[in-house]
Amino acid sequence: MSKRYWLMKTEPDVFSIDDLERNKTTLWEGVRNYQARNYMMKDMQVGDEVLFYHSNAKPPGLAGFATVSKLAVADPLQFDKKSKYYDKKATKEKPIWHCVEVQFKKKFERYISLEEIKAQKNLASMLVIKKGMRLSIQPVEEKDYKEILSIGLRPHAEK
DNA sequence: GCCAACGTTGGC
DNA sequence: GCCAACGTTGGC
Repeated sequence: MSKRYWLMKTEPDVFSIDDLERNKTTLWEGVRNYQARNYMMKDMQVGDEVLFYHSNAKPPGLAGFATVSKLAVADPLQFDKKSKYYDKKATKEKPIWHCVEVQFKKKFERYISLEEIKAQKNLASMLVIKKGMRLSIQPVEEKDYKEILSIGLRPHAEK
């Protein structure tokens, strides 16, 4: 299967691009939405590339990029009674929630705010700018991914 | 903190 | 299987 591109949202107060840079990899735990889960379970392949989105941030936007480093496994938090992501319907034999492992690639030279994405005509098809789009994991078109990277990796001086 | 836009739950 | 009530997301 050819490589796919994704956007994954996280609240930087909880887990930011700097946390990912420090940890190198992370299990993308805590997704409790079936559509987002299905993307991780069924569609994500090792090597797929991921835009790292800071939601509930000031301002919200894209902070860097990463890659899928492991296929989906059962999300351990669904078995953890103390976790807010605990799910009493899940069992080890029949886990409900799955998550991939994501590996840090690079923090953008230039943070790309949501406002800036909205202003770019050639990024108009990106799902993240659509009104009411709450899905925390979204597919991204290759052309949009490449465009975002070229903006994000451009040195400040070239502005 | 507000609230629109969704997703989920549960009564019927 | 409908749909009202409720919960959550996330920009503003």
